[in-house]
Amino acid sequence: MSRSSEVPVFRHEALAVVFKIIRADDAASVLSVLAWQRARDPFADAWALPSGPVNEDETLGACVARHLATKVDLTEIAHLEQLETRSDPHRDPFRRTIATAYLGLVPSTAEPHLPDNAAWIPVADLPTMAFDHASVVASATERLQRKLSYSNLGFGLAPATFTIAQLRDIYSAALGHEVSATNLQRVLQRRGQIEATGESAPSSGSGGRPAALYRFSTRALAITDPFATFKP
Amino acid sequence: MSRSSEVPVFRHEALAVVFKIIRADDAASVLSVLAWQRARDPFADAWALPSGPVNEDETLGACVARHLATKVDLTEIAHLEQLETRSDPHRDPFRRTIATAYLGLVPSTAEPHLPDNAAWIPVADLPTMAFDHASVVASATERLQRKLSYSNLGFGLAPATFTIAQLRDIYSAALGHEVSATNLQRVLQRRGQIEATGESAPSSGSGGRPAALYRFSTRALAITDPFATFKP
DNA sequence: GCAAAAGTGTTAACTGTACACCCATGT
DNA sequence: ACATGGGTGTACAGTTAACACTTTTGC
Repeated sequence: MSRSSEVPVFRHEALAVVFKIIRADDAASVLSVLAWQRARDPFADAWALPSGPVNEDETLGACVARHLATKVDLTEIAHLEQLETRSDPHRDPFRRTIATAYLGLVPSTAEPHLPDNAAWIPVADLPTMAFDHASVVASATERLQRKLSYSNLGFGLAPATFTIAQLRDIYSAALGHEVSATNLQRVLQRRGQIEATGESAPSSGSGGRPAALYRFSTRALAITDPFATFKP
Repeated sequence: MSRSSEVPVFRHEALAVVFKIIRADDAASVLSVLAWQRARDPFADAWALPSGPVNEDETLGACVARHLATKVDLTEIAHLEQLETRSDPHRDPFRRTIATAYLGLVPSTAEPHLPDNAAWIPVADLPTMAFDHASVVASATERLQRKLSYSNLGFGLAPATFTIAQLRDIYSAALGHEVSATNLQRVLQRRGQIEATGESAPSSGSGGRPAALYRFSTRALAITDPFATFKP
């Protein structure tokens, strides 16, 4: 067995792709990702995902949560899951670093106080990003969009209670295309993902029937459509 | 910025869950995983997945391929994809090691020469396994089963050409339940995954209509059933 | 009453499962 | 001819998309 001194060791960091649906000025909602602008090389002025080194006695998952809490004051994370690990020897031009990316979701109602150099950036038009972060965001987006289709992952982006119209805007922003409120309600209700609270949303002011409020039955990941073809 | 000496570094290894469908004596096929029996502590005598440290200038994916090729003489890998990264500080009782697991598939016809202490072990009844390897195998199995349902991943387990009955046995072993040959053929053909070669399999000797030979149209991963609910 | 927004009913297309039936070969 | 295994036709059930229609509110 090799002596420990012979075995190479690596810097290892955790990387967070945190999504949140942001309401733009024109009342359209947009899928956005948390990023901060780098001050120095490498990739000075480029935008980067929140990240940080793993401690000696800490899980990668704990590491992500810790860095998000301390560096961008983000504690209202509804869901966090591991995405993938990037290991290209030259992804960091200064020093080799292996990075494990996580996917995090923040409800659209949360308004964490961000430091000055951090912001929510629309995924649709990302600025120049540091390292391989642009492709990590792409991976995360794909994962989110798939998982919205076969699981109850919407709970991570939605407020505690919501109208179907609000939920439609959230799904529409996350998926990047129009979603029918009618069918959204029917599908999610049949799958048992959402249930009516019995209350109604306050009047919108401009007339129209008041909307019923719904909630997600479970605010933890559940695969509601296992999609097992060739079932027994 | 912290000086490099302040940043903790870690041993990092790649871990392979390599699956192959093995034909048991009673003509039943069984999903099996490649493992080897440890000689020394920790976990002496327990079975372990193939693994090994990452080199200084090597990708994790390359590392898996290299270890499989050199240590168990396995080069006929039809598919290899990253699974997940395990980072529990105490998963290795001797020294902290972060491990990134990969899922590999070997066609049922391949017969690589394994070293004496390595073997194909039926996933259905695993022996005592070292480290967290049992749960990694469980993860990999789940991933395989799901992915067989919505992608053409079967190509990784199937020979270059095969009859529908052979393919049914493969799917049946991998999924762990009976699969109807009739419906398997129809579904895979409708999705464009498989196509007839035009040739027939040699007679089985016991009579019966000779089976047509099929092949996978593409031997690279393709999502054939994207399963996007809420489509545009 | 009328406009606006929410929610329901109905239909059509598609997909997968089950099962009966026909086809090609060896003995 | 007949047994044996391979392949096809057809019917049924479940799911989703599309769209017309009804309900409930503010003005």
